[in-house]
Amino acid sequence: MTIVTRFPPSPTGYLHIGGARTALFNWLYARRHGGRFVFRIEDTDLARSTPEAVEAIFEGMAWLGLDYDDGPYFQTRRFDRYHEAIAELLSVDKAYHCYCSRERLDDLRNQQMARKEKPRYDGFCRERMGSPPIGVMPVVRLRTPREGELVVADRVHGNVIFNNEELDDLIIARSDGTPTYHLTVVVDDMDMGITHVIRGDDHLNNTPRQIHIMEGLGGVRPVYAHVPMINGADGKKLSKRHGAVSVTQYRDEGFLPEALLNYLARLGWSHGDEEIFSREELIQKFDIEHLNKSAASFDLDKLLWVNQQYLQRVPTERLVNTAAPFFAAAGLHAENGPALSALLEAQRTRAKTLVEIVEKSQPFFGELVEMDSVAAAKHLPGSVGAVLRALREALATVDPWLKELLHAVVERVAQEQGLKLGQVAQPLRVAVTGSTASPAIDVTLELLGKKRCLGRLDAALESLTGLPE
RNA sequence: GCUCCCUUCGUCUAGUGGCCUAGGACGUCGCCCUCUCACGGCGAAAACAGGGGUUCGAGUCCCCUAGGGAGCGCCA
Repeated sequence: MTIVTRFPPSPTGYLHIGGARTALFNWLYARRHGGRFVFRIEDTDLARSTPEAVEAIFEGMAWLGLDYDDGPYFQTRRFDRYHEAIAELLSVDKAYHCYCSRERLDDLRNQQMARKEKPRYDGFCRERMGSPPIGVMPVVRLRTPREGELVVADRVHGNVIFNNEELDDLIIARSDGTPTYHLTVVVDDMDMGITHVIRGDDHLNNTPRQIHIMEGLGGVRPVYAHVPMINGADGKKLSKRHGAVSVTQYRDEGFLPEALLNYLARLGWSHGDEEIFSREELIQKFDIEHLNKSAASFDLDKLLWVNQQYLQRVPTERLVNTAAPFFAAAGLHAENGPALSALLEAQRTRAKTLVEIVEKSQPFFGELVEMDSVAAAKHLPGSVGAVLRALREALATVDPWLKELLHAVVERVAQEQGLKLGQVAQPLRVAVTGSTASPAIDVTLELLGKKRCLGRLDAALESLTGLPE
């Protein structure tokens, strides 16, 4: 049997981090078993669905590299099929027309709440005989069994038992004839041959009702796996106030897609002690058995760490290609600075995101640097003039401008001045980059280039002039 | 309120009755490396929600309590 999974977002916003994770699990499962991954857009809520949101979801999926084999399907293009299913249910008496007014339904609900009962439809139209009220457009309700129980065999939660009396007769078609969510999902999953439904456990309570629809239609149940939700750091439902929740936001903040994927996979799933998984390893190792049952809190610190791991190990060429747009966006261009590949090689262990790499690379571009006044006060006192002058002089003769030679020069000057390497390197670093932190001094000098180094040294020397030694 | 789900270090998790004086990872702290910042290495503090059972033996099985979450829409 070919395994078929799906990802069915409703396009009411961006691709949410939680949605991305369920998409990932479904994608992984299909890939792992040589199955198919179906992409379906659930846009039946005309009021909230937008083309922009559809676009945003495509964008997020593409960035993450979650490709699909089938689709995208749009539910709004399948209304004929839904109407057919509704008619079928009606014809075999698994569904019926309900003429109850919204007012009656509201009253009913309020009364039940007042009595501390679970609000549900009382079945008023269930056995209605005779002619229907005139001028009322009815909804269609599913005729749910009133007794007995339904057990959902869930692959992560085990057997979950629901008493049918807890379920009421849900609406499957609105009074304007349009199908509702539960109906469309079931019809689609049947038509598209979905064998495994992996989704958030907020749907666990919906599952028995969907199974009833499915059985009314003569469908076979798929395997269900309800995965736990993702919460914010405070344990509450993940929302915007917790920071970025959309996938593209993480892209824009300088995360690598493989890092986000890796992090997301580890949220609710594990493979022993392993933390870092390539896409291929994930496909090879993902299984439903090791999905966790409890909700997880999103931890930005760990994501940052994972991203840093990827920043360190991604091939240089890919790092350059991915980082280039970030440099461009910051107005940093190769003609005013070092080659990106060399720069990135030096910075990749020093930052957790591409954005941070760019920030830290600022001093390598342009002629002048912004001098950190605290750093200058500490490392560029007047007394440092002699060292800087010696450095300036020695550096001027270096050719070719290579880090091996530069290292030798700095060391020699230190020795001549009777200073430790740090006492020379640090003032030099501040003079030339404006700050106390940068890659190794020889690498820093090489990346900066001779012209920039000498120019900045002169500027630093000049600012020292006049100060008492 | 009713129904369903969940509960191991601050966080992500390992654990499927003896291998658990509970392991790994992030974060935190300390040390080492070191020209700075990082990386890396070493080490420390830190958890089985509580209570009852079952069993020779329970983090692991059962029950109760507490806490958290979800569902109960002519939303998806």
